[in-house]
Amino acid sequence: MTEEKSANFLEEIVEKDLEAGKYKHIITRFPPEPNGYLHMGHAKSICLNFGLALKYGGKTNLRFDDTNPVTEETEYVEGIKNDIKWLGFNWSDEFYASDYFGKLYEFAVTLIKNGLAYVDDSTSEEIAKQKGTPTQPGTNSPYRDRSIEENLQLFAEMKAGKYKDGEKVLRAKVDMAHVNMHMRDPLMYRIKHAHHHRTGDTWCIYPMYDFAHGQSDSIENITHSICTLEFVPHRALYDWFIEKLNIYPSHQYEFARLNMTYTVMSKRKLLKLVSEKYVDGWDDPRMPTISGMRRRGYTPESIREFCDKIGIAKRENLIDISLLEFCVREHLNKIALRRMVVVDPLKVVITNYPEGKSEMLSSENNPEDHDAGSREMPFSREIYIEQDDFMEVPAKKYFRLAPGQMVRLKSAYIIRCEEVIKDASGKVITVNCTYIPESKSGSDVSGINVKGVIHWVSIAEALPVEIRSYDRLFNVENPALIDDNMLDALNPDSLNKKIAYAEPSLKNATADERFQFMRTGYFCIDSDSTKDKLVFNRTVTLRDTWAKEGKK
RNA sequence: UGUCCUAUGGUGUAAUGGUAACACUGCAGAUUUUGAUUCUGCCUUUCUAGGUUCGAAUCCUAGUAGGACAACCA
Repeated sequence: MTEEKSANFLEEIVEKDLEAGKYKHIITRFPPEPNGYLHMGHAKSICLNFGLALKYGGKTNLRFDDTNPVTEETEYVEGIKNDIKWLGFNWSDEFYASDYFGKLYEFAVTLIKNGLAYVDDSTSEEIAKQKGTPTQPGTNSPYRDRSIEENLQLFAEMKAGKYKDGEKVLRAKVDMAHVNMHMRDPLMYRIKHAHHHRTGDTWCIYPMYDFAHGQSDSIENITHSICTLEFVPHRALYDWFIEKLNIYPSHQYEFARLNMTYTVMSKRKLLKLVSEKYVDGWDDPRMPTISGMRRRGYTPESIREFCDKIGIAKRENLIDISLLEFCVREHLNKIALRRMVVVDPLKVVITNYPEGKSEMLSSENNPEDHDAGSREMPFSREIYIEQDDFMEVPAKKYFRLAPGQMVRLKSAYIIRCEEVIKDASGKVITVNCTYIPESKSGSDVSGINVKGVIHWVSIAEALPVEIRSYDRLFNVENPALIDDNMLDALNPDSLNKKIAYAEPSLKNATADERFQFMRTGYFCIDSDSTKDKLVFNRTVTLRDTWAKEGKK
């Protein structure tokens, strides 16, 4: 049953390493910085890193890259852990780069002792100037040739808090003329008198990414350290530190990050949307964050399937959001309970159905899953149908309700439109119909075949609920291209709230259930929901080929 | 006018020197008590030029195009 899927380039590397006996088992890691919530790009990385360990036998560590106390918070740590678990993955060990601050300090001292690092008094502007440009070599800092003893003392003083923020830094002594800018005496430590979410005020010097990440990988014996393409130029430095320190040789590999149409996938931009209140928090259902998608009703299965389908490669990509929608529909179609909810109501009176009478009709919960059983819903003389399901002057190929035409009410009777009642402005307010008693679902002996089947809800028992429909956050395919003014491309109609009329069984809906409001879309209970006011999020619409017909 | 990375249908991804394929999208049709689902079919692909080879999407060279790199961010 399991069809052979060809390996991506990272799987090939792992397979080769394993075959060559380079490792007995692999160790990967997922290294988020706790300065924001996880998004779909992280989901891709999580599926990759955990997936590799699962597939080839090994383990994956969760390691928070918490080397910048100014932006990092415990709230994010908890959010990130929650998201990973929800996606369905379990980490082997939970580590923090801050666990290694002591070790890292020793590494730095070692490099100083070997003449490979020095304390620099230059300002950040001066250092930037010294760096040169990609096409021009840099120049040496005037402090580059301090003695080892002096460097040792100054670095100890930095640690001891003798200097103010920015007054001094520790730099690696590599090569200011190196063609790779990252090798031009990169910063290893900077002074920040800031409170760290885990180490508190123990430290006032903090290692830079380049002097923390690779060393952390090495300490944990990570065999395959996988990151995104923008870190390719860092690899030389990654290897340089490991070599000079003579520590466990972890190796870095890079793959292309995920981009999706009509959204942004950068923590910085997502943070801007949140902090400037263009969305309602990190878990706003319009956000491509894991928490947002969870709130919107996406399932972990569908996200994992998506990550599997998009593949892993090294070229820039822009994934069509419709692939994600396909994945979630595919899963929800199998598990969602079918319910009838009228969003834009039009009153229908069934004139030959006795006043005051009502009957319970049975309807299956999921035609894809007969074990899901059925539920009952009331039928009576006055019902709501969808405004779209009636046309006074029917369009071509329209097979719903129209004067003189018949439709089937799903799981109920066939009705025929007899009379259209309008208000003073000419707007249709009620449609009078007759029903065919012999056409009852399950015991239809009418012999009538109608093409149209529509959903409905009995007015007397209808449950008013709020439904929130979401559209794309941005109006342009790739908002990242208009970096400086991405807000101009925000879709003003990305959120639509409405009161709809639901069949009464929905009263008992729970947060973990998934629903298909028949002919409308997939929905789930939103966290804003209360006992008195149910709120549903539209996860995704159903495919609608009739709507496309209309656009032609 | 540097170094590095990348280049296969509209979008992704495969083919690992031997007939370019799979998925999504789009289009058409069948079935359908959801215009859903399911099923069938169709459209559309190797950046360019040389070279190696019996044979190149694949290897080599050059070009072109796109991306990354000059934060005391990660």
